[in-house]
Amino acid sequence: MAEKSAKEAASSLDFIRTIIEEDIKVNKNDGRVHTRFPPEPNGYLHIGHAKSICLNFGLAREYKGLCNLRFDDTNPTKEEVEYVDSIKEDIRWLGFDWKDREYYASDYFETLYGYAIQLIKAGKAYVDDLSADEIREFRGTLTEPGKESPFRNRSIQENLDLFERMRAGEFPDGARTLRAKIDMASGNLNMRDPVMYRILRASHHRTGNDWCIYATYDWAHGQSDSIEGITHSICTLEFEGHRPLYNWFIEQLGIFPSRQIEFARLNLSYTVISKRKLLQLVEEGQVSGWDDPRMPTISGMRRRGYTPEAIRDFCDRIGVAKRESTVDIALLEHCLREDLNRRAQRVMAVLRPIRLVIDNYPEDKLEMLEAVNNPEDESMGTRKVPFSRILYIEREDFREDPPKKYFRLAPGREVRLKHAYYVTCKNVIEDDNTGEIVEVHCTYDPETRGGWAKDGRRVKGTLHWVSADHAIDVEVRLYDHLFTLEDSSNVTEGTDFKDYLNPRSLETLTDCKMEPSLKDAAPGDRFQFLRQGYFCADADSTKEKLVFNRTVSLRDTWAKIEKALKTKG
RNA sequence: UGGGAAGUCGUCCAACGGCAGGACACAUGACUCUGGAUCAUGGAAUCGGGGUUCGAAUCCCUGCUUCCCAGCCA
Repeated sequence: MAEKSAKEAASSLDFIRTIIEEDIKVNKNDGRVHTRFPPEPNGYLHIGHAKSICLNFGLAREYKGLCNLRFDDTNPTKEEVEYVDSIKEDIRWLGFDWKDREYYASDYFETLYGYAIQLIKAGKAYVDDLSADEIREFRGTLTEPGKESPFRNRSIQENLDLFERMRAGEFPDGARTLRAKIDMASGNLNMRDPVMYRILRASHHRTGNDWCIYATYDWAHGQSDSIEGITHSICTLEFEGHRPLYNWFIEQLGIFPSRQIEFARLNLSYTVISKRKLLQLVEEGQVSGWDDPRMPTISGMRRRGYTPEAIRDFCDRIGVAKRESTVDIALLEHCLREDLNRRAQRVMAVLRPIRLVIDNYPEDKLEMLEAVNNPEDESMGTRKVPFSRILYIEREDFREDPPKKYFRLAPGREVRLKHAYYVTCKNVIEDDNTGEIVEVHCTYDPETRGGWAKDGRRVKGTLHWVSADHAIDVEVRLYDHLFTLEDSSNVTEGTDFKDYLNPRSLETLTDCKMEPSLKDAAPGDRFQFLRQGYFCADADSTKEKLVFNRTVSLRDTWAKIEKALKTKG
């Protein structure tokens, strides 16, 4: 049995785990597995990063290896400590721990500088005086080879001198670069003498003004991996073309050979996953911030009410491959519902209230009815919910003229009030001017206390409700997909991704009524509002008024039926 | 027209020369004090064309499509 499951597991390894197991088998790197998660602190982490985090930390866990956290902080013009802090918080929240292995590419600036001198001495790097524009012109195009810079063949001595003076700040920003001397005719543009250092006078969040030259990604990343002894350096597909350069630097330097492996980044339907685009939404005020509950950021999802377990489960389920793909956001929502269904306490809240008066229920009577907290988990116990003559029910749970298959309340209909009694609708009161229904009148059957009829008669509908006198007023924010476009890479010519922002992605309901047991809910507390969805108390809550985010709705079979009925005519 | 990579149900991932399988989504039914959950059932795919082979999603050839690369971003 165990053998079989091991076999099954072995037969469904993704390509990265296949590589790792082969490496372990031949005892490469002494069988060591050491990965790293290398964010640039220039924005908040998103669900795409979660995929990478789960992969890198997960691999380390599975193969009894290590995973470092390394900030790729080589561009001081874009990076900030705010981002460093948020990234650490998000990784921890997701459930991963890098222990004391918190590194920064900036930790290696001095080592990198030494490596650069080593390359210059080997005649493999040179100081170039060409401007950015000139470098571009000299690079050639996709189909034509580039031209060598006139400064390419300076003497080693001159290069050493110039590079030292670059560091010393003798030249203005952009005046010179250090370039690797490789091949200006390479079909791979990354190999056409890539820039290793640029002169940039910007204050760095960690090194301050110590440096005025900064390593580029290509020069910093692989060497940082090597310095840390990273065995498997996992990155996304767009770096595939950089791999020859990654390997070239390591070979020329003769340092530990980390291996770069590329996988397809995550795309999700009805949203965008790109730090650049997310930053734009934040800066333009299209959302309230990086942690807007509609954002696919880790902080946004946390505020929305997502659990780390659901996110990790999602990352496990989507798998890892080299094919570019767009995962249906419904899978993410499924993982969320599955987790929340297990753990969320059920409560009753009426989002769009309408008064329901039970005419034959004594005016001054109050009953405390017992309600199960979670039918999926008996250990979560029960609570008492106040019941009285005047209640609120959901406006959409009453129809004066019910369509087919509608089995909620309607004139003459009997339904169950969850945990309470059967009630039968007798009449409604309408507003004289607008004709809008303002009150539904019912009678209740005292013999059905608790929701059971002694005579065994059944009702088709069960409604949630709250007692009007005891309800607390809350605000509820309903969220929908941030974008109306399923595939964000599919924007039609001449339009921008922001043209597809969903105008209905946020609906705020300010007149919601909730059972009093929740009055002390704290931000982050999650609940299932019976028959509606999972909700999470928001940080905007005050002592006067709680605010809840709808994390995700419950599956709504009736909505589907109704939609089908409507489209049929 | 250069270099690199990828094409399997609607979507995502498997199958590594031997019955194309799972999950989500969808549909149908059962059950239910949440039209939730749960359970059962069903439809649904190997980019095209050649070839090798007893046998091809898998190997070979060829065509097509898509993605990445011309930052002193990562």
